[in-house]
Amino acid sequence: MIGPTTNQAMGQRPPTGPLDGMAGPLSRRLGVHAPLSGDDLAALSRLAVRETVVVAHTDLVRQGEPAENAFLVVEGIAASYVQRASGARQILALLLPGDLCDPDLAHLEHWDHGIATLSHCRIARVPRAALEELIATRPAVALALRRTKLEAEARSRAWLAALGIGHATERLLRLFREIIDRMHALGLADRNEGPLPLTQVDMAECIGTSTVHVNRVLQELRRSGMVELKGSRLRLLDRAGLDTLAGE
Amino acid sequence: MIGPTTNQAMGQRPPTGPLDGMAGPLSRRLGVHAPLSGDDLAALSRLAVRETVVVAHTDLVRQGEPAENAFLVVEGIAASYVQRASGARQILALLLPGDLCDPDLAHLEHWDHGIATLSHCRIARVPRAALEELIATRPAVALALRRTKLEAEARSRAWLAALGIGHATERLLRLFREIIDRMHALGLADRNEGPLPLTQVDMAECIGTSTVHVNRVLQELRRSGMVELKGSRLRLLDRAGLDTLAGE
DNA sequence: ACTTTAATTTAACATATGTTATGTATTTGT
DNA sequence: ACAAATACATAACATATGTTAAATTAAAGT
Repeated sequence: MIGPTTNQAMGQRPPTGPLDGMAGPLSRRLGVHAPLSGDDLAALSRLAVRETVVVAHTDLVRQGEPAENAFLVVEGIAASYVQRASGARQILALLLPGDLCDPDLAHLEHWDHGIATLSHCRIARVPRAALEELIATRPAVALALRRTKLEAEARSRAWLAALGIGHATERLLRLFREIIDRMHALGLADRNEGPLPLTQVDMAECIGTSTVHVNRVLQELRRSGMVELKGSRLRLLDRAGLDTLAGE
Repeated sequence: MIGPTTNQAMGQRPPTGPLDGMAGPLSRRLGVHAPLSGDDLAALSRLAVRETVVVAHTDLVRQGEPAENAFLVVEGIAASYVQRASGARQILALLLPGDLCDPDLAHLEHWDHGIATLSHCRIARVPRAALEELIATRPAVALALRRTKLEAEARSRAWLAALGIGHATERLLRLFREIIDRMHALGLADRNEGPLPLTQVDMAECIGTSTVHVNRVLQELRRSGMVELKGSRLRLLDRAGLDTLAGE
């Protein structure tokens, strides 16, 4: 590893030009759910502004703050989370490239959850007004956004069920599978191998256990030849076995 | 307890006339979130059809079935849930009187979760077409529905976080508090006392533990004078202590 | 009223996971 | 290249929760 930046976590993309990639992940993602016209795409490309680089484990919005604008993950992995006064955190959902942190929140006076980067990220802002205008004037975009949201809700249900039903091993495997699968769908990972720029603390906060236990489970998964994880690169070595262990 | 029917679980309502209460809970609920005109209310009252009485623990929709119409809980408590092949269940959310099981599901080909009654219920059907027409033609109703959904999503986040972070005692207390508070908001319970027509199996599936453990925790809560629970009637005896134990 | 079924309670024991602590590897910054 | 900070690994022990099973109580159906 040689480069001066730490982007290896997120993989292959070289330093980018001024506008490259800003609207890319968003329109690529939305385009999956509804056919978008050239005008739609152009409007989307103007939506995200003020792209910045944010280091890992930085809050974008803290719980309790007023809701102002939405965030778009251009590169890296971010997450929404809930935090208790005790300091304990639970991650609610992962935000991957092209994901918009919940845009429907306009009606809440204050955020009941926070948004933070997990890895190094490139983050763009999406002004609420612009987003709502786009929804009002471009039906195809509105439809794509709705379907994207339905997908996120389905993931959220599965996430909640796994927390309630499964053991830590199952939950960790589900987490790995979700990240690889979603990254693969974005063209950012192979089918069974990809970047995993999370710390074990992050994983623990995803699956609702302690760091120590994440490590324990991970060692066992390595020993049994289920996964390989070195330097934020993950390989799933036995997909069939994984799907069995992780439940349907 | 004398009456021939077992409706005491849900409390005070005597046998009802033909249309009484059908639209009641729905419009009462929606009216909290946006001002509704007389026309709005009239349209809402025509929305729910085919009201039926359903005994406890009956599936309304099973996972994997095609999505046809939405359900409105008129009386009683229902729930959405996920079920594994192993038989293990996790309840995702409670549906109380006036709650509509997620109406946005029209776009999913198949339900990724089921809906079942927990207590005896009165359930009405809501045809998707009618619902969508109402949303398209009545902005106030559409707004109220959106806000109601935002509220449900916030509850879902809190539910997920509790599963990941809290111990069983905390989760059970949160469950009790949620039911009493929501019932109270509907005028169906006092501030600290109300119906709790769930079995301990239901509670276990809500908070993600075993039945035996629910019973253990419940006994301890009774011994410490935190709650009283007899014959599906719940009293919270120490609200301040509860709020401490349950976390913010 | 009676029978059957479902729900609750409790015990004894097995196990998954939490906690605290300490040492080692990796990164990161300079 | 070095120092400082993070992240990872592992151990020993405490505890919350799962499991199985059996006895008791309450509810539902006829």
